[in-house]
Amino acid sequence: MIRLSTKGRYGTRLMVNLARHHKNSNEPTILKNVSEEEGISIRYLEQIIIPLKINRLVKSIRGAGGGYILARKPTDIKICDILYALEGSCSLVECIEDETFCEKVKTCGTYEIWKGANDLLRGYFEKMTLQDALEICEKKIADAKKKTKVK
Amino acid sequence: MIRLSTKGRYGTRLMVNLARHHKNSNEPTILKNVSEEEGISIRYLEQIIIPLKINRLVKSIRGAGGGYILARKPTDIKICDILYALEGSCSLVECIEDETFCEKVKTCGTYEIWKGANDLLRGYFEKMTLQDALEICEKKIADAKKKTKVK
DNA sequence: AATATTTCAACATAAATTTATAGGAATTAT
DNA sequence: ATAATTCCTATAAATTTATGTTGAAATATT
Repeated sequence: MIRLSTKGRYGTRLMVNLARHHKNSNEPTILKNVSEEEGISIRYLEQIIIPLKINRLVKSIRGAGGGYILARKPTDIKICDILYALEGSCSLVECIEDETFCEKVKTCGTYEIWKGANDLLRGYFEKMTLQDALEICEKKIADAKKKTKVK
Repeated sequence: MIRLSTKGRYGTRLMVNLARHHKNSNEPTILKNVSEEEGISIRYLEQIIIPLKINRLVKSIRGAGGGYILARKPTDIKICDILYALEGSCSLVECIEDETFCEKVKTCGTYEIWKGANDLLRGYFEKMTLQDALEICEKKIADAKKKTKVK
């Protein structure tokens, strides 16, 4: 499948969640809350957030009253950064980032197909920031609320 | 990872390979040859070609002198058809084709991100046919030959 | 027509990777 | 001290990737 792994999906949701909390308060967000809101187990979130921390997209604060905060402003975090941190790549197929991955690259009848698709995707994820995602998300929720009010 | 599975990758290579043989002769292509040319085990190719047959992208001819042929002209086979046959979908994330996959779709902060990426990809794979892939491939090999001649 | 050969077909299983859960240690605030 | 929280390691479950074994069908050869 052309598929985004759960790491990539959950990790991005985690980041959007942090961004939303961040907007409302400066206190660190605890994974317990993210877990409840997103329906993803704490244990799994703990694993997923490690590469985000290593790649300095979030900062952790240990101990009671601790949690996680974004390391930079949402405008300065690209979705591509998140995916790269989580996957070690932002590519559709490995041969594009790692020429040694497949010896047939030079004659492969499909390399250019994937390359084209990959460039499309990369452009898309390079342009989109966490702030953009946040705005799309807030708008969506606002619209949903409006709808229920009308009822 | 945003990743195309081996099924999708190998299956597409298989189809391009059939298309190339098809051009040079009308005889069925045997998986043994595809296996050697593409460096993919026959056993695995056998598994991969099943959904391609079920979805009527290839036809099988049993017995001595048998093999596989394309069921339609390369101009009439879209890359999207191939991926769809192999993956049961052409989507980046499952929630886009199956709304029941995740109950959070309505409030998910990342759904629109994936939807946008998915539409890009789908458009790309819808437009590209096996014939296009074949031409890219032939050109590439011709260029490679020219290069070695100059040497 | 009988036989051998070639090829696909089907089922089983092994290996690797991804996805997810569990338990407890380390750190900090109260 | 105690409670809250991240951090670390282990491991279980599910899925994807890949190989092996045997059988069935069609064809070529005798």
